[in-house]
Amino acid sequence: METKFRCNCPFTSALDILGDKWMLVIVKQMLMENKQTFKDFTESDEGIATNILTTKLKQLEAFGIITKTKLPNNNKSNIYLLTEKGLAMTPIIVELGIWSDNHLRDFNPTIVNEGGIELLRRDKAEFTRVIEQQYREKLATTMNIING
Amino acid sequence: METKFRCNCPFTSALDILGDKWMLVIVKQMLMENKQTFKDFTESDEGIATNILTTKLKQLEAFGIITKTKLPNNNKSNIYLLTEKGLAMTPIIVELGIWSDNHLRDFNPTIVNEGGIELLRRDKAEFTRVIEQQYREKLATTMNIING
DNA sequence: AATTTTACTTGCATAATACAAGTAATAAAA
DNA sequence: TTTTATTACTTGTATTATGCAAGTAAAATT
Repeated sequence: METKFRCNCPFTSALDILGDKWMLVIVKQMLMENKQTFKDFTESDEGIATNILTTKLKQLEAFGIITKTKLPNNNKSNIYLLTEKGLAMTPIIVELGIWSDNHLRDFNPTIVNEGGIELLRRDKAEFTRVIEQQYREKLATTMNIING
Repeated sequence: METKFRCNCPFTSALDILGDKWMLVIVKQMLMENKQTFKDFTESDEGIATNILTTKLKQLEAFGIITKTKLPNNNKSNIYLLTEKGLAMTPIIVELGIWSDNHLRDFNPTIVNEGGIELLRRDKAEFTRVIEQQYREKLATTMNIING
């Protein structure tokens, strides 16, 4: 899989990978909504098409952002997990949420006022820490199941 | 201009506007490379197509992220400037750069090691402050010219 | 053994992006 | 004043990304 970068700028290079409709959304779903399986993703509020999900999961794996594995005694469902590289996107997603909270309610009045928004507003660093810690805890649980 | 949001999630809503190939790149070009005119943008390293640039500038203006004005005694060139809402994207772009610096060099070995990268690595908050201050100073200069 | 579930694949349609040439208004030069 | 150059697009067409809906194969469940 060959990615063409537009130039040598680090900011643009991130967007050459992440600047599409679904890459960061999928990472957010894994990080904050604990989606782990193909079925989980297809049942998200955002409603991604299955052919697109297939493609994006492959790309995320190819970039080392997620891993794909299976539970013992279950050869059907794939389990998708964030790598350290994927977890390192937490600050990007957090900043997108802050910007949206402050600047997008005019355009999308349905944006919620719950789900940790108060902590996000009060202490962005703590919000980031909590999100990552919660994900790591669930990751550890899943890894224990995978490894027996 | 009608934007369809996928759901009520703040993180996803930001990406409903910014999650494409060019929106954040254009903001980055204004913020960090002082691009202000249509011509400036077409001459950037990223090489955007002029029909796309037209469309994206209109969208950014419609969302209140940039403004479009002209210099006195110059009815030809448009001057595009970031609004507060646009400047508020600085942390998003900064986080993209940090992620890229730490995690994308494998995939894009051409990513530079200059242009403030040392400060970005050492002190992200200071880097953000400096970038915003530099933009505000140039903005003030341009506004003085516009207003006589 | 039959049925259900999960993870895709496929064919086709729509939307976003890109290329290259052209146009109109404005500024600059002759 | 006329001609030329510059700037900001527009247009026609092609390619790529995304989406819809139906279908398929493997694995699990009944």
